[in-house]
Amino acid sequence: MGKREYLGQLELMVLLAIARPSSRDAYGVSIARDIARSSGRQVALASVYAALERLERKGFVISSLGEPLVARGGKARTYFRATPAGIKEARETHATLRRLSDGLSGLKGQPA
Amino acid sequence: MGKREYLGQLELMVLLAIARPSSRDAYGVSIARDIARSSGRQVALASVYAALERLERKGFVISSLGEPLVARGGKARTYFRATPAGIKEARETHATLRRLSDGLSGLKGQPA
DNA sequence: GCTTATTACTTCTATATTATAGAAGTTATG
DNA sequence: CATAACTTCTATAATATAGAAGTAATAAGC
Repeated sequence: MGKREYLGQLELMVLLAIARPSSRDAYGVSIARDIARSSGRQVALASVYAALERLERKGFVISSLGEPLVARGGKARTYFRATPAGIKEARETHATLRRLSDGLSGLKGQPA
Repeated sequence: MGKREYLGQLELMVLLAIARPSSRDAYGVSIARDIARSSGRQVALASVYAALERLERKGFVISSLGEPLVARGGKARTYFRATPAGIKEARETHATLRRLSDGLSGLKGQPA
């Protein structure tokens, strides 16, 4: 079995945010918003763009330029979609985490 | 709400491996084995020890020296347990990922 | 009709944090 | 000495951060 690395935490979140079926027309800012909403924490936009670049280099997402938008001075946005390999990767990581968290929900954590 | 960072990917896996109820007497090597088994990928021992240090610094795990072991020349192992804060953190990260992966399992990924 | 602002992103620079490989260290036996 | 079963160290690479800067068409102000 070849040597593969684990996706970084933010890379995984970005990939999930793109791969989920409820995600349409994902782009940098919308992805960051998605993650902030799901996690309750802020994420630096620069981090999201950096993660997107890495994910694309690895073949897990693919980008395409949209149409010019009046809303942003005729500039087009860059949209992202997950590739089949990306969805596979996300699912595998997810499965790994699920395996590692067996019974976690039954445990008592710190209150509040 | 203070500014909090996301746990690294390996930190999360290490924390989960320690926090899960089926984990008894977790220590560096056993944690690495656990992760390798759950993920199907190798993880560098040095990475696990580094992650453990960080998790302890952050108050998510706590270490204690076991008893001298004949099996390893009278040296004791260092065992780790998750703190309540650690369990809380693991649960939160887990919940975030679950929220981000809504419907992911229904998607088609790359075959094989 | 020209600046200057505004909008909604995207990119850049510099730095900090996390993860890696591979070698070295430890301590009582064999 | 060599071995066993970890643990630590060194050096480097990959990932993530903050905050500033860049971009292109309209909108505002004079």
